[in-house]
Amino acid sequence: MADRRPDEQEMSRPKKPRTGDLDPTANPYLAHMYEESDDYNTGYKSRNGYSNGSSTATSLSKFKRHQTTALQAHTAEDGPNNPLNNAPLSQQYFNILKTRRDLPVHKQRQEFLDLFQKTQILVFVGETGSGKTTQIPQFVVFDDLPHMSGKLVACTQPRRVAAMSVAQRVANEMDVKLGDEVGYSIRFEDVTSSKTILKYMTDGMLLREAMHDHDLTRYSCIILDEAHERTLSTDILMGLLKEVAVRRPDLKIVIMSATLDAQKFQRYFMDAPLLAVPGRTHPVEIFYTPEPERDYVEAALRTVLQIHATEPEGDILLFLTGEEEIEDACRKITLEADEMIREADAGPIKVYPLYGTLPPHQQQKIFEPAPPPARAGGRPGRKVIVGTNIAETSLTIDGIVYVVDPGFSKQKVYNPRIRVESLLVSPISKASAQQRAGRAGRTRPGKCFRLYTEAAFKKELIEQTYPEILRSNLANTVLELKKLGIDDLVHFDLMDPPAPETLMRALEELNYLACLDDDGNLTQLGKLASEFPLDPALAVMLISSPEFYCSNEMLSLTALLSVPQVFVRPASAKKRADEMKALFAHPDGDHLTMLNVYHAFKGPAAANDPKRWCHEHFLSLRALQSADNVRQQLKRIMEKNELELLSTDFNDKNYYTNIRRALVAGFFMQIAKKDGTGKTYKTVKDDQSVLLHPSTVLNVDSEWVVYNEFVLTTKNYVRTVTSVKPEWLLDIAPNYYDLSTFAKGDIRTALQKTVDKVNRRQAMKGGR
DNA sequence: GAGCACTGC
Repeated sequence: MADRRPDEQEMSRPKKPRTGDLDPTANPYLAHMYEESDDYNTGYKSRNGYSNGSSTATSLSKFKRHQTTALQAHTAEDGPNNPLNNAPLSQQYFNILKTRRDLPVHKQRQEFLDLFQKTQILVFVGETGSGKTTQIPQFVVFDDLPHMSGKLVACTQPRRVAAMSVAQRVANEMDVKLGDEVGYSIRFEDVTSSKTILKYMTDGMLLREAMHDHDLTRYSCIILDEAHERTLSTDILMGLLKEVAVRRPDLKIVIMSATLDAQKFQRYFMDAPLLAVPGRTHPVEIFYTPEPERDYVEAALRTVLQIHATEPEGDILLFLTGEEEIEDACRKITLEADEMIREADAGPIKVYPLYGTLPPHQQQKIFEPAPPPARAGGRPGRKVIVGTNIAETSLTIDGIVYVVDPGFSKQKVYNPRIRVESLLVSPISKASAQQRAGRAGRTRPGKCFRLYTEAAFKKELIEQTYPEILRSNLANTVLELKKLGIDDLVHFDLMDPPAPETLMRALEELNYLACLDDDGNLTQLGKLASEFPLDPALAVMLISSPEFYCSNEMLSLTALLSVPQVFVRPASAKKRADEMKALFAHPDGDHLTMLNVYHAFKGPAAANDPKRWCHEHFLSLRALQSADNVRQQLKRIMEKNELELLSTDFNDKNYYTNIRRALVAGFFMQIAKKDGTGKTYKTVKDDQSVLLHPSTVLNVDSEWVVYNEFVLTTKNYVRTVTSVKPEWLLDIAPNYYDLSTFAKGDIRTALQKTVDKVNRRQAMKGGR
């Protein structure tokens, strides 16, 4: 294993491009690092090469950093030349400028600047339609003048698409080419250059950068957008920024959020000042049911049909919890509406499902216009969208006038006692309910029908959905925090500290994986594992795989395990799909089967027409391509860290055995043993009764299995399983399989027998 | 014999 690590001190502020690790073209995270000024505290020097080719000073060069006014900015924006690069401004620019100046935030530009200049940290609240995501970063650029000190302004988004589309929009607004002064950076794609001074990025991406540059020295200002969503990355970044702010008094921070919870952000950031800007939405009238509903799906269908029968023109958005529920509801609504059209002359209706696993072209259908009246002069048609929470944040659909909100969604919950994450249908929060209602008022006044009582809304719904950090296994998070240089986790100031038991579980898991030593310090392996965008068990499995002569195969497998399911099984063709899957089946388990799929996908049979090949074999092209992408990224990280890429000869009898052993190196904590003669298994140490998921290719003769995930539904299932041997467990993970730590029982007895067997075998060898 | 809300590196 490689033990040469890049010197972090050096990495944070290199002066010149160098070969190897520091070559910015080789490492997308370091794209801007080669043109840093020497000292961020005093650095007002112009960036080398920035103004090359244009001898004329831009209008911004007369600006004094943190002393500008809205009027100055206004004048500069009026042209005639681009204040960023002195190029003549286009007609399109002036057209957009007009609409920009109509946005609510523009009225408060001076107010924003006053606060921004006065304080280090500012909380900014802007409701939907205020223009905060596009305008505030521009306000900042014009006052912070990052190019004068060779730095950047970053604006983080929770989602990739948002980072991309907002960057494109702002590049248009500033009349520059995307990737020049304005760019974006997301996983697999860095559209920035040495010219870039405003960078939109995913919050996860900034977190990655922070691991190599703890003080975020490349940035003069960091804007955290959509902070109210409280993603894991946002929460960690906030904790980190709170500490960085002390070490770097020159760093400006803006926390942007929707109205709710603004005071909580203020309090957390040492009573930072708050600026609130109203949004631009239409009023939405709220209706509650007088009595609680017993069956929310039935009530939802009734409400949708009622709206269609009695309410004026306008599209309907219904929130349900999952794929099956949604498809079922779509069928029923279509059926009932057809009857209404025949019997009551109702207008035509078109129903669209909407959920994350739907292929993109199907998702796009929701933007088709409502159907026209069935005949001239007939009643107008209506579009009904039945969707998951994806319609609450990720996708906005204009033209929705009616929202039906049953008050439930599937949410991730984590149970640290049995160490299982699962999805549970749970009541939504007040904030969620408000967000859902708001979807009815984007284009004109709307109505929201809540299928619960007003009393229930007031008394039973919690204010905010619990932040993700309280609902997740934190093994990965703890590893990230350690890599960020945070040694004392208990005193790390998170906005909502997780339960001590959850933290303990994470530390314990990382200790067993040898990523943390007994004092909780990052080990060499832990440092290496944190380089990979993977969960710790997967990372450790991959890093260990050269020892098992199968790192090429484990690269593929790791990638496959970190993308959505590759097997497709449509309800209409279950049998065919199963037959196709059987073509790839390996008797020793699902991991090996997936690997067979990948090899076939990369082989000659699929090369000509992968799309067709996938379709014929009931495989998801999207998932396989995505695995390919991930594999490339992981491979680069392996090479960078000098981890060998090895394969056992395919004809060697140990080809698959080596892979199965390598699986154990990461997943030795996810082993189950057959319990008696039936179909049930027991997980090792936790002693949970589980069944093999019916999708497995493995038959129930396997005594010991390694599993990839624990699925908690009506029954306990382990999914993606491969058979292993108990001697491997003792051999590969001796610490975890220290028998004295096991409770008395079948598993301990079986392991003890294995120990005895191994000892006998060794004694015989020794005796000879 | 079949439960993949949604993100992200």
